[in-house]
Amino acid sequence: MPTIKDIAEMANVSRTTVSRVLNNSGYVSDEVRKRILKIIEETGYVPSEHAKSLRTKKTKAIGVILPKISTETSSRLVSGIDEVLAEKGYQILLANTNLNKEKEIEFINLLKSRQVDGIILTATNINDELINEIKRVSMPFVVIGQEIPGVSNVLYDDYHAARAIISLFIEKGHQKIAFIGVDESDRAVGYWRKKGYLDVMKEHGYSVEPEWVQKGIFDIQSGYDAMKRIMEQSKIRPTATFAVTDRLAIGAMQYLKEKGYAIPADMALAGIGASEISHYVSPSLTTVDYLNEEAGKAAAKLILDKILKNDSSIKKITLNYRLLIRDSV
Amino acid sequence: MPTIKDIAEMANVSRTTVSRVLNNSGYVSDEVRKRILKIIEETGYVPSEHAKSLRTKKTKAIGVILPKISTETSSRLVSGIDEVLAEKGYQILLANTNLNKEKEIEFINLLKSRQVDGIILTATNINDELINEIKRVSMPFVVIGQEIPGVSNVLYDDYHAARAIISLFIEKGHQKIAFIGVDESDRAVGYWRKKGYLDVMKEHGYSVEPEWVQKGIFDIQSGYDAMKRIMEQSKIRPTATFAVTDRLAIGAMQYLKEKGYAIPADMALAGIGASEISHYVSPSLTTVDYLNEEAGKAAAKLILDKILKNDSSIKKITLNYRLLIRDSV
DNA sequence: CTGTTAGCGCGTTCAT
DNA sequence: ATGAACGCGCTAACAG
Repeated sequence: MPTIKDIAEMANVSRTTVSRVLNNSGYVSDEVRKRILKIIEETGYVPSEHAKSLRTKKTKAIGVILPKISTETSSRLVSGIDEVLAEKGYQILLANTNLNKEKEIEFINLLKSRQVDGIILTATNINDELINEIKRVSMPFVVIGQEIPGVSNVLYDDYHAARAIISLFIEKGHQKIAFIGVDESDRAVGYWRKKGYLDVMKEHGYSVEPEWVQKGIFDIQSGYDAMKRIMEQSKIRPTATFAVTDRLAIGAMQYLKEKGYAIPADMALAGIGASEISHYVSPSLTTVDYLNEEAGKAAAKLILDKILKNDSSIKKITLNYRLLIRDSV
Repeated sequence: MPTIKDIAEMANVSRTTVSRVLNNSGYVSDEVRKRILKIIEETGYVPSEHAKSLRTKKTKAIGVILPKISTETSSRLVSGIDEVLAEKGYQILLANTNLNKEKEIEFINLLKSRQVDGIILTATNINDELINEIKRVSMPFVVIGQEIPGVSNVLYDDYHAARAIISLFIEKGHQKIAFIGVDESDRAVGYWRKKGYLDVMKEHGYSVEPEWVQKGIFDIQSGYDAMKRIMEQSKIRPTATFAVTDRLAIGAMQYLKEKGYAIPADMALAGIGASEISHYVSPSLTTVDYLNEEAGKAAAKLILDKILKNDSSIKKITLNYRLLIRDSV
């Protein structure tokens, strides 16, 4: 790999001059410029970003920490982030925690050591250690999906989305509504979506049997298992079920179809996420579209504002959602 | 951000000593080590990877160029790559071409300027410019999905996978088989999968009507459109259709269901990709699982071998596939 | 066991 | 219009 020094020597000029044509700064005669450009072309010389970063303190790279790479949510998010970032010549440095909470902190430091210009974290939980770490890094930081104090957040409206679904069920005449959730350490998905469910039920004066409230993890199988428990254990059988993610809902649907229950006649069903698959199962699944790409774009814009405009304000952006009413209700 | 110099001053030692405790190299008294570590802890100091890279010529980062971020194939691939890379402390620097061929070359240079230790490219086409560019970069390079001469490749067995599907159709008694493909500039998906189809048809002496061979792009809608053309234009109506991707097949399925055709009675259907959705449509779609995660892992291992073991050999790895026979045939 | 020195590749004054 | 000299933060001989 040639360096600026090599190019300078080959062109019989100083490194400074080469640097000038590289950055279009200062004066340099046309003749010399042509000569230098030609040599750069021939050698395939590319200036080292590291050396540059060392001087300029800028890397044009943004660290993106994800809980899981291969999910639709993540890939849409990254796609949105990349779209906005690429426009300004920024790149993504990826970090995948695989749902391991300690890794979130580890990666924040790793990205810091790589001198990224900013970090976007898709959080799955909130804990003090994490909050402290974020405060310590003192660099542009945006959190997606969880409301963490002291930093800019891009949030989904989990509470109201959940309320919207339960309200829809009630509109359709349901009163006995079951719930498949996840652990509440995930405030957004676990806590707020559940609260939306419970609040609406309470406001309407509908009781919630303990067997109706089940918990799974983030996969299809656990949705299946949860629905099985609901159907087998409930003394009063519910007529509708709200699963906090599409995957859980799809799993629940599998169980119901397998056992010969009609959807939505015997059991109405809804999820959240607007996964592609939700569209193509039969019956098609009622769900909420969180517009992940928009979230990614919003986060990227936020971080670019912080970097480019030196905007250090703390913003909370709550995104819109779209209720997609389909055949499962 | 404190530097090694700051830490050294605070600890009343030289930068070298700090560097030693940082890298566990050379001797340093326990007392001094403790003192330094304490200060590092307190200040939240993290050494700059850029400065380090500048010296060591290593970045522990691998550039990954993708044609599109938010597809199942990509995310599985990245997931597999990351799994292997993370184990060795390497990170992914992401570059998304959005199917823009010129960007492939642009990104190769960009990644080069970032001094990544290697590049993994998921190629969608083969052209001389690209081949030349890859040869020029002279750094560990692995291409996934297309057979590019002169570099290590991880390949899917497109030809035989296509053959397997057509053979399956024929086994089930089909003789009039249609085809939905993509442009042949994509050698792997466009050319080889088509060749597999044509060859098997020819070997069995079955004719292929021109209307049976349609072309789409990579989305569901174009699968729908292609199937529409097949059904509306064919003088002799086929009884089975092979679409080169699941998305095309799903689109085709949509059309058939909409028009009231029974699957597989009126028309059998198969795709390639083993997308999650293929499992949950009804009828479930027969498809080929390309084990993208394995491909990602294989590519990552190849590149790590090149980097860590200085292995400069050119390898071609052709992956296995699994035929998933489901209800659509 | 610890410090001094040099240099990685680049951008940036400041001279000329 | 061009170059010399310096320093970004770090590691790696080499001395002691």
